Amino acid sequence: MGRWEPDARGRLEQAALALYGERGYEQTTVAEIAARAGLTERTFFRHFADKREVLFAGSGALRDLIVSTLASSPDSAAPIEAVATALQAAGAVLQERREYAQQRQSVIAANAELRERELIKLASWAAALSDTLRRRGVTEPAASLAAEAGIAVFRIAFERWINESTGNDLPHLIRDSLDELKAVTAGK
Amino acid sequence: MGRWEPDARGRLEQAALALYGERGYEQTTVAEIAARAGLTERTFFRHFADKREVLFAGSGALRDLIVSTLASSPDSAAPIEAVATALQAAGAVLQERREYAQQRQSVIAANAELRERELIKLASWAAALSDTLRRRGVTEPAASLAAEAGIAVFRIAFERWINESTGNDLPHLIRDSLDELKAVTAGK
DNA sequence: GGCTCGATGTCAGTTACTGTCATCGACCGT
DNA sequence: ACGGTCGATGACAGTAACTGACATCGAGCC
Repeated sequence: MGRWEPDARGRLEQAALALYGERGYEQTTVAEIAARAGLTERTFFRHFADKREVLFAGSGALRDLIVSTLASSPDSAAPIEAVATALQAAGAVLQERREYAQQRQSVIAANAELRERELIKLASWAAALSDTLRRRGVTEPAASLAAEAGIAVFRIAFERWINESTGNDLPHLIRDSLDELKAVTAGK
Repeated sequence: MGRWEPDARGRLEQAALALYGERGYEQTTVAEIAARAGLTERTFFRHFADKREVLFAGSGALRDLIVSTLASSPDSAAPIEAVATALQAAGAVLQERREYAQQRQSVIAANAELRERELIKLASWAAALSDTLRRRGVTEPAASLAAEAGIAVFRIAFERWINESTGNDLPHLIRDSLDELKAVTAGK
């Protein structure tokens, strides 16, 4: 693999996921990732801000999808419903790559620093959702609460989706979790 | 300040908060913190796992308070109500140190790494709440959802408490946020 | 065929963090 | 009072993440 092979960024992502899975995140050096991708350490840091970010490259695109889905939802929909629908759109994308998602999640779950990064990515989704709701006329604190509650629903649905062997549909699990949240907050 | 002055840990915490506030988190080195506390860099890392953790020493005690409050709540209380009450107990403690909380929060808000650490601390609160609920007979996913929803409520109430100059009572703001969440999830 | 420009390589430097061993000083028993 | 023990600290070397500065390559363009 020479200096000018295509898709350097993609090669780095693949190499990182493979090495993190084989020997663990902490036991992998950035130099090793770069070497497997046929590049140097310095080039790794030109593509990714730090050693963790290489696992979260797709997060921005999913956030954009969520925001545009929410932005195009009917005005008549209640905020929490619109948020859930937007998150289901992201869920549908993940559904198409379940094996990859599981491999990636097992790496993340094994390391606290990676879990931190995942949390801040989800927090940025919540902030984007809240912004979009506010642009649609939802006032605070309802906008933030709907966004945060939606992310909580997504988080729990995602966890079930990853751990269950039954292969339930992630969008369906999101729907079910929202219904559960409604039951929990309604007082039983 | 000699080698055996008392409360080395507390001195490190004070020095770190002061320096992070004066010149920013990234512009402060651990060696500088240790020097201000009359200690060495190596000793800093014996008291705190990393450069961020020095700001989160109190998190564990608050988590314990939340858990014990939840564990001693009446069985008749609905899970989300018991969770909110437990978080109000933490809120009452913070209320007593509003100025310190504001200073600390302004440092955290200014740096992404510190925000990550804060998110994982809140996630550990959620996990502890969920565990405690399950021990009291609440089944999944209701336990996780009540815990995560409670943390979302706390997060938003805390943010308002920090930013509002009116000095509203944090426990009250938590109560109000919970009511708002109920309204949001009930469909308006 | 030379030029330009973005992507990569090279190299030196800083700093967070760790392992190891030496040292200090409070406490304890005699 | 004296020596021994032990936890807390210091000293020092080392690894690896991350950055800045400058050189180099190769694709496209005129």
